[in-house]
Amino acid sequence: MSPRKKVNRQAIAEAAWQIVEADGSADLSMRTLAGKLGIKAPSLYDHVKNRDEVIALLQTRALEQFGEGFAAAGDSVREKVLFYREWALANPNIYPVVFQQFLQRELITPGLESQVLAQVVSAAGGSHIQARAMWAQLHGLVDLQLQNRLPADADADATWEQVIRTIENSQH
Amino acid sequence: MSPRKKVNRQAIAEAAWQIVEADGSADLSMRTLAGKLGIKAPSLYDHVKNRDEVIALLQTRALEQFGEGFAAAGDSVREKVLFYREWALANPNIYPVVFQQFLQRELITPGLESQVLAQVVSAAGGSHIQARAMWAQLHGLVDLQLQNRLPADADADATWEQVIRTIENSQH
DNA sequence: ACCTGAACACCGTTCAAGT
DNA sequence: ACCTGAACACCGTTCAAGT
Repeated sequence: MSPRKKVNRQAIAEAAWQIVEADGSADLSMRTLAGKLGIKAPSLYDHVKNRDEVIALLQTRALEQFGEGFAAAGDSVREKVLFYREWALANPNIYPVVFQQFLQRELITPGLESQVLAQVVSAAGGSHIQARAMWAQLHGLVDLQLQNRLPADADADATWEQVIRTIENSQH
Repeated sequence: MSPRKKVNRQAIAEAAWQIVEADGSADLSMRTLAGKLGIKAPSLYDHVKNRDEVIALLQTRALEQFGEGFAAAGDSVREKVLFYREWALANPNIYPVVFQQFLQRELITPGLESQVLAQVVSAAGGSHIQARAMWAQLHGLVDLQLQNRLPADADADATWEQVIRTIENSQH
């Protein structure tokens, strides 16, 4: 429970990531986070301004990791879409923290958000409007799936195929 | 602050709706809710099992209101989509409570969810898969907009038009 | 610089007690 | 049946105090 290695912003980000990944962001309290690091909650404030900054650390990490993977995925729309789906479903507790909470824009690495956005635009064929429409569809489907909102008998694969087809068709 | 009319489940739902609408669901505490009704927090538990049940009351109300409006909107895809957009943006604090939180399925009115779903399927032309793809797109775009995730210069109208065109095209 | 215990104003919820 | 005050185990955060 208390490895007590070196407590710094990186260690805090790592511990917070593990807690969220395992139990969801609701279970990320300053006390449990401190406990995982082997210190008491008030000590966290020597490294970090407040809980929002911890969230911002997670958002930065997640945007970086997602951005790298998205860039490394194949060039076709299908491959980009499938990567988006896989990353989101592989990180079901992290996903909402990056893509559904208010982005702490003044706290995350400058340029990181627009860099990821540019990749989405490029994947959508260069049109900003098509990029937003595509992103909305991917984000919406992921969210409905994570929140268990699709009917129990929903064929997820078929719906994703439909989404891919829709996007491909809208590009020419 | 304390009208003290009749405290029952309906009055609780009404007061909770007002609080969420005005300040967001994070500000809906059992204490503020009780205060608005002119009683103390523990008294709420004579009418309601817990906070989750209050959320369920809101989800029921919202599903009913949304469902009625969606049904009453015109028959074309365009009209359905525009209603969805308007309802969501007119109820920015209620929307996430119904469409982004876990649905308390055992607490909301039975059949209500599937009734609304059926309307979406019908609006999408009868195909379940197309309905899910359409819903994902509407939900995703609303969420990105509510969370301020679209670039500052984003032309929202144009993106919605793109979404409408995409859906129309995918139906034949 | 980094950590601590104690404290503050908040939570949801329980419970004994009143009417 | 409906309401209350007091209490419990939680929050985020501050602060004086230690090293």
